Amino acid sequence: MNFAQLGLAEPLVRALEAKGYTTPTPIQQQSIPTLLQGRDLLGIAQTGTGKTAAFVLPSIQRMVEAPKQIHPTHCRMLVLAPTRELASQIADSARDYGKFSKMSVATVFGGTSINKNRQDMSRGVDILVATPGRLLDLIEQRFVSLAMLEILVLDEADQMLDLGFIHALRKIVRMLPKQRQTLFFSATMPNAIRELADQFLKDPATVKVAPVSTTAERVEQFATHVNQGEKQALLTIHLRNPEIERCLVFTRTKHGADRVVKLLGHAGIAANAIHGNKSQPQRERALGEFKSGKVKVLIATDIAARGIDVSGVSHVFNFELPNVPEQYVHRIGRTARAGASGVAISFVADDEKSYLRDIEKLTRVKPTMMPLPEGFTAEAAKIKANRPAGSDDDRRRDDSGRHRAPPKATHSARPTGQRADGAARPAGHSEGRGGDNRGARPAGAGRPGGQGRPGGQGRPGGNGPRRQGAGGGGGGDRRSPAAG
DNA sequence: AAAAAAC
Repeated sequence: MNFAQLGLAEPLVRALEAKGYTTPTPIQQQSIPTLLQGRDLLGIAQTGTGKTAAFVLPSIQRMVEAPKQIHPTHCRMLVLAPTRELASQIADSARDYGKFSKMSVATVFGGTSINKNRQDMSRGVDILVATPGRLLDLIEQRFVSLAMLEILVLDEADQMLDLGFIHALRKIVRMLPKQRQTLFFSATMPNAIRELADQFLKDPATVKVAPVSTTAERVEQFATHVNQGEKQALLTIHLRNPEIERCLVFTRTKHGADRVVKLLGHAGIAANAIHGNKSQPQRERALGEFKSGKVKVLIATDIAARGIDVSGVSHVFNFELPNVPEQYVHRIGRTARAGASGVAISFVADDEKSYLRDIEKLTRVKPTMMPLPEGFTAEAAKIKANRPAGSDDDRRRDDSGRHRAPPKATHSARPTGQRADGAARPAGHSEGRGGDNRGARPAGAGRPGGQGRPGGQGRPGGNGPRRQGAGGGGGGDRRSPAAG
């Protein structure tokens, strides 16, 4: 099966080949023929499944096949995304895929010059990618009109709802022609999303790939119990692992992300933070340096949990666990992309143990418990000594903190390991899956110590996409009440 | 409860 067989025209196939794509992913196989017919689509899929190409390619083709004069400030296709980074990424892809089809693409979101947006839209474009707030702003100022729109795409619809975009969405949809094609993508399908889809879509085809929990199966997952105050020491040790190509470290709060950056800086480890309180230039710089490899550690809030598509993220650290278990799946889905392997390591403080249980319930994978690595006590003591009691940041910094002994004693504790024995992988990872594990095994993983044996792992087959609700296993979107 | 998003 190739892209031409799905019905895509030569300029699109050529653009795909230029990117090295020859085989459609499952969501592309299922969506492209349907969308080429002009049908509405309800897609249940997360990023990393090839979703963007699945809706951009057929949309471009339909626009090319039915050429229309574009009026100033108008667009033919609108893609709405929940974060600026995602909007930017989608626009880049659209430009790429449309480069031999003469597609014009504009992107608008907050934190950037509104005059530039106005200029970009002055003659109208084929494809507009936007976040809701800035788009509404531009519409109110008459710099954008949606009156001639042909195709609407809502990406990450469940996150849009979570973020309180519902009012803005309704407002935008009210301005659109009734006669249009509507595409709706969501990683999950809670009732609120289904109702919204019922209102926005007409007789949609439904496409479902990679239910939310399957990403978790491709990632080697580990967890360590550690005091909240000693997580920094643990992270510092892990980050000395030379096998880390690029890593994302997730924190629960924006302030927490900044604090980790600062503390790592004291330990001589370069890192950037990305979160919603950073200016747009700061956000772009952080992401740019991460992508280019200049800074290989990116500390992020859940702003980066979804959609951020950076190749070569070998490790994801949950410095703090998310309290919404689905968010964990999105986070660890930043690694093991495009068939690569990946490692996720969660730091679990006492008050986070219940979150871990919820996550295990959702993913049906129990992370392998790792003991604190060798050298941890020394590292924690060193950090504590350099940090006067009562201050948890750089409030005072005496010069005794400036020189630090080289970490000679800790090399044996590096979370590396050459996969000496192949043991201690979280069960449920079937061995036969290409065998392409890079041995990126974290500290202590080789000795699960008898405990931590994954329970409830006996899922037959292990790997194929699991149908929710089909096996009566209590999956689905039902959130079970906290046990105990 | 915190996250992102318009100035």
